[in-house]
Amino acid sequence: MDESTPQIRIDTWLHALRESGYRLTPSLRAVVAVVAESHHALTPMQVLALAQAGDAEISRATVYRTLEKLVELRLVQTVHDASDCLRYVAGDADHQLLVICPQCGRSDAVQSERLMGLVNAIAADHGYRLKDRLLQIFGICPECQ
Amino acid sequence: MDESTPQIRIDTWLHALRESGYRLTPSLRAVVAVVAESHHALTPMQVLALAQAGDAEISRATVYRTLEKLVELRLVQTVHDASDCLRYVAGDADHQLLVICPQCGRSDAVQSERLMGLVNAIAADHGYRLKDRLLQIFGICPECQ
DNA sequence: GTGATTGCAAAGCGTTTGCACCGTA
DNA sequence: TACGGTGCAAACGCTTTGCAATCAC
Repeated sequence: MDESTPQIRIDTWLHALRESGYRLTPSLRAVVAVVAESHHALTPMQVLALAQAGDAEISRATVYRTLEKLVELRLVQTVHDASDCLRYVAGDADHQLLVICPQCGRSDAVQSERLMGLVNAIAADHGYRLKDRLLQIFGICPECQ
Repeated sequence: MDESTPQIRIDTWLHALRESGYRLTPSLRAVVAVVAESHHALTPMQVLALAQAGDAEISRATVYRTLEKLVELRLVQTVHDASDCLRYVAGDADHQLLVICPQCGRSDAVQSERLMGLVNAIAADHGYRLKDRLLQIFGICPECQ
């Protein structure tokens, strides 16, 4: 997350969106303002509520479609609740980095003291009391290459 | 992921489940067999299909309920597709570790060359061609403590 | 025997889609 | 003016739930 002021970030995002050929509509601006200014991970429904609270007239569908654009441009990233699950695989998330092949679904769980130590240190540095980890990387496995 | 044989892992899991007071029903055994033997991240529906293919008579609801138990006992962990999203937050997932407070939703994006280097090295060691990263840790933030 | 577990089917809920209208460029 | 974007509402699909029947212990 960069350290620019909210307004500068908003302008940067709008500029990037226009550069990519998107039209700067009021709905889009509203979503950008909400997400760019927030220091919180927001659900689409929360974005909708905040945008509407800020006077904007906007629909659910547009929120989803706009968030998609922001992700596409890498201005925004998605956060995954540890409790939310799409797939299940043997292993204990608290002590492993999971390497997953998005093509075939194969997964390898990797134990790495160094990695865990590093992650713990980062959390401590920022004053967070660590609860859960979600360390997963996605790559094409040897067989699918 | 431990290196034991499938059968031993199945027995270990069943033992742990019984220890926790769960009854070892045919449906539960079927789910355990499928997930413990697989080296793939499976969706609940895939688990269902595989269990049914293996002769078991089992319903969707039971698959969900059984997977919950396995996660609770930390025998299984959930995998999150990079494309699936619950919340959105400013930042670029490819270069950051996200620290999130599950209580208030606050998030801090951390850049760490060492962490990224370590992750890249691990992927390479295992023969994976890295595509996406999902490095997120959850901890109570200073203000919520 | 008895209380946990299951199957079924309905309900739930966030997300996606189709389409006519609107507004940016 | 043209066509990308929007709102609405219906459709969708995975997940959850209620309840009676079942079965592990």
